Order: sequence, then C-alpha cells, then structure tokens
Amino acid sequence: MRDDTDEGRARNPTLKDVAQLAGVSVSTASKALNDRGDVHPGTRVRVLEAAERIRFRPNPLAKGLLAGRTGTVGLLTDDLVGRFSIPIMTGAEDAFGTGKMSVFLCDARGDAIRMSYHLQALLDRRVDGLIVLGSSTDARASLGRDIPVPVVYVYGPSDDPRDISLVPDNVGGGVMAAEHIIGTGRRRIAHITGEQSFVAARDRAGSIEQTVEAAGLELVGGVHYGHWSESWGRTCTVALLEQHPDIDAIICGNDQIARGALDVLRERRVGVPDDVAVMGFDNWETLTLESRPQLTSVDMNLEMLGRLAAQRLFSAIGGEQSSGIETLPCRLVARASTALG
Amino acid sequence: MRDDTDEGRARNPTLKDVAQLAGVSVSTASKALNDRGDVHPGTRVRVLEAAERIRFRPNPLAKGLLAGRTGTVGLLTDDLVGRFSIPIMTGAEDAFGTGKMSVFLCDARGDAIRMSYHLQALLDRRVDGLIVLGSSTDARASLGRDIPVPVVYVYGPSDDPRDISLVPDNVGGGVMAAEHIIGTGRRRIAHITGEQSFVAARDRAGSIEQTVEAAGLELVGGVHYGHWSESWGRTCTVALLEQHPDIDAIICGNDQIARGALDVLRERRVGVPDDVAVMGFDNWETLTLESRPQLTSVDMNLEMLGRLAAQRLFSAIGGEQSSGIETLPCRLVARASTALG
DNA sequence: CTGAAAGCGCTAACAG
DNA sequence: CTGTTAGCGCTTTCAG
Repeated sequence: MRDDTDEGRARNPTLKDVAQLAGVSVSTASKALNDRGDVHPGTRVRVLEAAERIRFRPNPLAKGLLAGRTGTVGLLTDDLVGRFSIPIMTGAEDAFGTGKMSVFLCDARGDAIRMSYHLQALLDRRVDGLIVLGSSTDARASLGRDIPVPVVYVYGPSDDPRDISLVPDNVGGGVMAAEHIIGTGRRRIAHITGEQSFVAARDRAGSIEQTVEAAGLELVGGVHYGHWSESWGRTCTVALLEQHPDIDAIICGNDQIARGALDVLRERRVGVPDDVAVMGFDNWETLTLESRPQLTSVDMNLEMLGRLAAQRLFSAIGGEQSSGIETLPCRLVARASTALG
Repeated sequence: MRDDTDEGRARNPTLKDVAQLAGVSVSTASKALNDRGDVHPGTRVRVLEAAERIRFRPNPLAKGLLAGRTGTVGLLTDDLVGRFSIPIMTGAEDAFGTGKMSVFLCDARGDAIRMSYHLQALLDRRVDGLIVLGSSTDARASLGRDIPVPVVYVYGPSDDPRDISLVPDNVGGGVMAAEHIIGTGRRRIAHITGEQSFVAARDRAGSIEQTVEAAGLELVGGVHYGHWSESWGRTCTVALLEQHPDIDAIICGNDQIARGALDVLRERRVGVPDDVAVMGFDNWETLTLESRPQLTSVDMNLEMLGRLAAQRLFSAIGGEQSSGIETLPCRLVARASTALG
C-alpha cells in the first residue's frame, strides 16, 4: 500500500540506500553529503539528488556514537512552575537555533535525589553540556568538578567560583529602581520586599538603601522584609500609611507585593502616582499590565540571560575556558504608576 | 593526575573495559549485565563488580542504534509561557519516571515553520514518540498520518479523529461550576468569560447556561463574552452592577476575570460572598489564593492530564492501538468567595 | 576521485 | 555456560 518497494513498515532510509540509488559506495556518499574529501562534482549531485529523493536524514545516534558529540544539551531546573525558568529556557532554546541542538528538559523540583537521578540520565545520554537553572538567585551547590561536560549555572550561581555562572544584576536593578523614583522627585521613599533569607531580596534592598542615602534621603522605616506575596504587600502598606502618612513612593521587591500595595492605596483613595508612586520588580506582565495604573517594574532580562547561557555553554563545549560569575544588567520599564505628576 | 591509567581525559568506560577487568568476553559481560542467557553466577558477580568498580554506564546511543528505540520522547508545545503547558509537562515527566525516559522539549511559539523544524529534528533523533501540547482547547491541525512514531495530543485535540487526543472536560467543568453556585442558593447568576472564538469559552458558557436553565433559572444578561483579562472582568462587572443590581453570583470564565470582578465588587462595597458569590476557572493559585476573599475555581487537573498523556503514549509505543478524543474530568475547588452566607 | 575495511559501543545469533 | 561473528548507521583512514 505504501510507496515503498517491500515490507510495509516504512524503515528510515539509510546512507546505504542513498549510495545504492546513486550507484556509489557508502563512503563516497558520506563524503558527498558532508563536503569532505574530493568528490567529483557530478557524483556529488547524484548523491545529493538520491538523498533528496528518498528523504534521507542522517541518524544522529550513529553520528554521535562515532564522534562522541550528540548535539544535545541538558536543561536541569529546580522549579519549572516558577516564573523564572521559562523565559530563560526560551532564551536558551532560541540561541541554540531551532532544531540545531536539542534540549533535554528535566525538573528536579528542588529534590536533590531527583536531581542526581536526572543528572545521571543526562550524562548517560552523552549530552554535550548542561545548563542548570536555579529557582532563586541564592548560590547553589556546584555539581562538582568531575562532570565530564561543561556546565553553565543560570539565575542561581554555583558556589564554586571555578564554575561558569550567569546571574541578573539585582544590585544594579535596585540602583535603577531607586534612581528612577528619586528622579521623579520623590523624597519619602519606602521599600517593601520578600523574605530576608533571599539573596535577591537583600541585593535589591541593599542597593536601594544605598542609592537613597547617597541622595541624602532615608528609606522610610528601613527595609520592610516579609513575604513575596500580595497579602504582605497589602498588610505592610496599611501599616506604612498609618505610621508614615507622608510617604510619596513605595518600591516593592516584586510585582505581587506592588500589586498588593496598589490595591490598598486605591481603597484608601490615595492617588497613584500623584500622591504615592509605586513600582515593582520582575516585570511579570500578567500583573504589571493589568493593574491600575499599570505598574513600573524592573525587568531582569531573563530571556537574554538564557540566550547568553546557551552561548557560553556553546563556547565551553567548543573548548573555550572561562569561569566565574557573570552579571547581566536589568532594565527599567517605566509605566503609569511612577509617572510624573 | 587522574586515577586513570593513561591519557588524561576521562574516557567513558565501555563494556569492553568491563569485560577486560572481569576477564570475560564482551558478549558474556553484556549478558551478565542484562540478565540474558545463562551466565555462571560467579561470572555474573565478577562482571557486576567490575562494572561497578569502573562506574560503567551503558551507552544508550549504541543501544538505540541497535534496538531502534531510544528511550526519548519529544514534547512539542506551542506556548511555553502560557500557564497550561507547564503543569502538563510536569505531569508527563512524572509519569515517565525520573530518568527512565528523557524528554526533548521544543517550543514552537505558535509558528508553523518552527514547529515543523522541531518536528524534523525530533524525528531525526529517533524519538520513540511525541506529545503535542496545544495552547488552547481549540482543535489543531493533525501532524498527519505518516509520522513514524505514536503521537498524543494534549489540551488542544487533533482535528483528525484517528489521532489520540486528551482534553480537559470543560463542559463538565461548566456544569460543576453552575451546580455549585446554584447549590449555594443563588438565583440571579451572571457569566462573564473570554473571547467567543475560544472553544473553551463556548464549552464552559454553553454548559453553564444549560445547567442554569435546567434549574429553572436564566443567566442574567446571557453570556458575556469579552477577553480573558482582569480589565474585562472589571469593565463587565461595572456594567452588570449597573444594569442588574440584583445579581447574586458571577461565574467567570477564568481566574483573571474573576479577580477583576472581585476588585470592582470590593470597591463598590458589595459583599463577597454575602451579597454576590464569585468564582473563577483554571484554579491558578497565584490568583485564587491571594485574592480577597480566596477564590473558588474549577481546576482542570492538568498534571493528571499530562500523566495520562505519558501513559497513553507509552502504551502506543508498546503497540497498543487507540484513537479518539478522551476527556478528563475537572475538579471544583471551593473557597471563601462562594461560601454560604 | 573512489571504494574496501575498520571501528564507534552494544546486542544477538550461533557454535563451541 | 562462554566466546566468536556479524551488524545497527555512520565516518574515516588508506589503498587503488
């Protein structure tokens, strides 16, 4: 019933088939298809045509077996559900070029056992390299020195400085945020953020505080650590309004907190941005674009981080040596919530 | 500098190495490691120990080359960023069992060209099967009949009934939602939902309307199609309150819309759930758990959908025949927003 | 310029 | 019970 000559199950065409059809040997066919060795132009065309005709596609397994390279990389994430892994993955896939390099996805969900299981499976499969995605910017345990392939750590850096790590510049992001707010003429600035145990929270808070002080101001009530949630944003804003009714800006550690702040302000009939400017962090558009008013936020450029990670990995696979933590700049996205009066 | 005998680069140990160390032939070693053929118990132990000692791990590429099975599957998604792909992926990964089957992840981003590119790359890599994730429950074009491996379509079904598709039961979900609301004694029920062009919107709306009518009631103002956004939820709720101040329940087509509705109700000092009950759809916990009050919602059990997809694919790879669209029940998660007075 | 032969790491007959 | 042989699909010497 098929167009095939024989059995019925459509076997994948092999190089042998191409060679036969072109009337040459397998090795010549191979050379022709790979532009290697000297092959008579006429022969080459015949081979190419034959390959085309039977839709020959080289078997990467055979190739990999021989070359030791598989054209695959492993992507180990600890938290697929979190909003940070996805854009990074997208960026990485992008940089590898559609279909050029295939990506094995593994989610360890914060479980060390599962992680090592996946790691083993990936190494078994002879991936050419690994990208490890952290779920927070806290440093994580290095996979160690005896992984036989290059590893690039993204978002959450490795605790071993000999590894290659790529992280967003939360410190710089904090500076941006503070400068932006100060630039709009605000003087009574508060900062509400998430758990103090997070490096990201401390990085942002620290640089915000410094920048504010450098401008001769002071963070109202110091840094308000708490949780990365809307409800903390609400609770803290309520308290803030009570104790410091004169605040004119709230910089939030993430967009959820900012959303909570906005809600409370609107309910209290405090004008945003006229009375109080509000900004978030992460630029999670589901939140920033749908809030009233739209929310100014700091974007960590995660896609670019992913792209860069892929590039670094690529170079490393190619033999280039490098190490250390590389930091990528954030980008401020200004919206109505911090507009000038 | 290494523990190795020779070169320096740690070559992956091969079966040959194991055989040598154990003082047997490669084939005997193979048999011993795979429990195949009769091998002298003593020999087997020697081989196993040797393998252990040099940390031998069979090369799946070689195995795959021989067996035609690679132990890999491809996951083709059209929208990684959307909230639906992730839980399904997680579920699928789960079902395959950590590390047993490896998953190639490809995001086509709704681009047909990119999709076929990825598809080709996956087939080249000789994946044993494919899972195709839709970004909406709208039917999508089948990949066709001449894909050489089994394909399972998830969330968005294939338009070819001969394919295997798995979708959430949005119709049933609508019934659940309506019955739940009616069960709390509500009589003036409205329904706000997303774009009418979405099958999901029509499925849910249709069954909600039917269920309401079966109870001798009527949807207030018919079905309010619009957008899947908070702002539409707000706009529509404002209008609804104006035209039908006597409504006592709003069933929303997704959680964002519901969130918008809640916000407007709170601002107007309309009590939820006392005056008006509100519920959402999707059970996106970032929204449902952080809203005031917490939001009742219909959960599509996406993780289970993913798990099931993996199982179906597994069976299909194993040779089991099946086809058609299989529908998975939703689950209602009741929270404060629809609690009884 | 072309092809025969060897081999990547592994499994599967088939003799011993 | 064990080893020899062949071969999966491909690349790569190395003679012709």
